[in-house]
Amino acid sequence: MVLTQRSHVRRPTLEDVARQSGVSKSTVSRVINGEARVRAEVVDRVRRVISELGYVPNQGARQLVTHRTNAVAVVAAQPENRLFIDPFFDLLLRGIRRELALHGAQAVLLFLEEPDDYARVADYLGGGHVDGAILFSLRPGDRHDRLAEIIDRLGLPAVFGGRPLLRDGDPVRPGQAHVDGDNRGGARLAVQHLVALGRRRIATVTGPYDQENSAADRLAGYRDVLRDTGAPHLVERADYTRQGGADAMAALLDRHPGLDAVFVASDLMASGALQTLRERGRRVPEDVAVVGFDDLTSIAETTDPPLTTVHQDIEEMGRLMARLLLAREDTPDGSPQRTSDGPSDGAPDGPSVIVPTRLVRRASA
Amino acid sequence: MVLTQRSHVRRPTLEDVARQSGVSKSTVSRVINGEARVRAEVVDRVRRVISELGYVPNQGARQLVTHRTNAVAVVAAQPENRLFIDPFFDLLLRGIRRELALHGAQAVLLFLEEPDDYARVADYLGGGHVDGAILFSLRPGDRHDRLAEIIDRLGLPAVFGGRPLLRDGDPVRPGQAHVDGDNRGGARLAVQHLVALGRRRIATVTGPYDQENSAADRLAGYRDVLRDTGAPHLVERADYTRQGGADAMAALLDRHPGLDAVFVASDLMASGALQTLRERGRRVPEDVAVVGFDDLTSIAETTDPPLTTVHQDIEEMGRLMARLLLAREDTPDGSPQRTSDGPSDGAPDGPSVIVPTRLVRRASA
DNA sequence: CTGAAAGCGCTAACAT
DNA sequence: ATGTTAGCGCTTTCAG
Repeated sequence: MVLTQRSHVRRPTLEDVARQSGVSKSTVSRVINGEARVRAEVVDRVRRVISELGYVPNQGARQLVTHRTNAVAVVAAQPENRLFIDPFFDLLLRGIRRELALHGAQAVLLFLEEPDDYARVADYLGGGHVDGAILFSLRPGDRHDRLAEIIDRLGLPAVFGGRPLLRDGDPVRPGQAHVDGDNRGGARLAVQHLVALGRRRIATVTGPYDQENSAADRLAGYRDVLRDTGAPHLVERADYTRQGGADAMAALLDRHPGLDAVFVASDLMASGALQTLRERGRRVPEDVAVVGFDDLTSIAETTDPPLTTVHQDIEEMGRLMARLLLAREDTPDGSPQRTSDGPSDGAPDGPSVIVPTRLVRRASA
Repeated sequence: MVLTQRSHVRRPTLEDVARQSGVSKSTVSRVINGEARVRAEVVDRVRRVISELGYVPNQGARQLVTHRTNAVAVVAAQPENRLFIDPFFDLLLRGIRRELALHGAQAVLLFLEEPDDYARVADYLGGGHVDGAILFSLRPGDRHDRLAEIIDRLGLPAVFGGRPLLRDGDPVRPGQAHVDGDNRGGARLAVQHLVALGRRRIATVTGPYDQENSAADRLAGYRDVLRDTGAPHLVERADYTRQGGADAMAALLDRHPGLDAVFVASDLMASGALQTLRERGRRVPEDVAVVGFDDLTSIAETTDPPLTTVHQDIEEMGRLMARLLLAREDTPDGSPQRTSDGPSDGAPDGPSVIVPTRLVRRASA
């Protein structure tokens, strides 16, 4: 049996290229980094040698001196299976990737799933692999992990997705950038529409508002509008799943048989609610008008009837997060850099962007 | 207005830790890397200083000397929106991540979407950011990109997902590792089950078998079984979508009203086929028995009737890919390291694993 | 068990 | 326009 040859394939270095093309390392470095002050003829020669040798710059060496990597981490806490199957996340990520690509930066995606992952990801972020990080779905406790410590102490530029949900005892970190959809404003849009339709008994199915910011904000938007009308508040809490939406709708119908409209805080839950309504013999929108939230077309366009819902430009949210991060990289001390003010939320201080929403009318309301 | 202070937050270095703890850099390095030959007392002191200072090793510097990063890239070509919403990919990735985590390696996910992405990802892979790569969904043309060149020339350990689909003129690269599900064997299982049920006119709805290996292999499995029975081959090609499955089923019914069973090459298509069957008044399984492929429980358990289908252990496939890669990293010259032989496919040479399948009986056949 | 010194591959002054 | 030099932060002989 032949012994495995363990010789590492020696990769060509700057020095190899320099020797081969008869110039100095500096010159090669210059052509690689596109500096002007090199003769065209030399540029050609060096380029040729580079491709002959299959030379690729060692980013570790480069980072060591420039302190840059041109890579940005996108970190997502992945609660069970959910995140990946989520079209929302798909779009968000696409926006982030595209915007980063525009600036020549590579997005690298990391997942947080098991407890051990936190330390490893923290070391990764702290190890200089990336110039900054965009973080999602971090539950309150998450931020107190090594992760938050690393980001804070190392001054790693970071942007958070979603409004930070603070609880008692949480340190307020005012410089923290974040971007979020206008959940509260969007909910208002939805409920105002229902009011304008002449509906008087408007219920709502919410997400888990003690865990999710988005759920709390959407509920707040519902209350904003109804507070003024003096209408009763008919709220049922669910869990952002289809089945949860169906069950909540059933509970609502039992408690308030006379309701004539419902704002359901996500399209997925709304599709469940629609099913319950159908089973109970309620016509939509004649008997009960329904408005969803998210505008996931794969759902909203295929329900029966098609769903009127609140749209957010998710890809744009992603782009914004990337832009915010890029801006932060230039001011790593986290000095104030307010980009825009949220139209509605009482958000914590710090550079932040709230992305507006709009209502998409289909047939359900 | 206060001027933005652009001072980079100076990160503590090995040297800082050494000075603070009154030992040499070597010693600090030793405690970090868990070497035995350091006094316990010193270890403690150094550890304390490390956490006080919030020191995190610079991986760039480390990589420069060790040639290791403890990171593995997972590269996925993302054709339009599809991949991300795919539960299959979700599971696969989970397997990869978990196996890598077991070995202390960080999985970093990169996407290939637009043409420009290839060069950037190639530079990333070639730049020493990772110890190896696991690549998916690369269509034939993809492999001839910079990407394949980088991997080949730099001898970057790599494992491919799915059997490489070679076309005329493609260079054969025998050393290439790959792992795939046993598509052909699984299809055989499905069709044999139908035969055992006493069905005589067994049709099939296939995936795009001129583009997808999996589709071609599943069709081959169907033919394998039917060749022996002398039964007619009733095949209709579709595109792995639900609607495609529904349409193909309709076409099949038009052409062969007497068919009494159908093997549909994916659960998603099968759910479409089931709908067509229902609309046409065919009872399942009494009139037409249906078998799917994939065993995506979110689909197979919720169809009416629940779907009998071919199961693959997707997470295990992911783990296998990771293990194969880890094995390759020790033999970067790509020397033969056959781990297992495919039970059925005429796969190209190289270390490869074909993951077995099994039939899951529910109600549709 | 610990320290000194060399060097990984690159960029950034500083010369020329 | 190009070359020389000095590190960046780490691991790794080699001494002691």
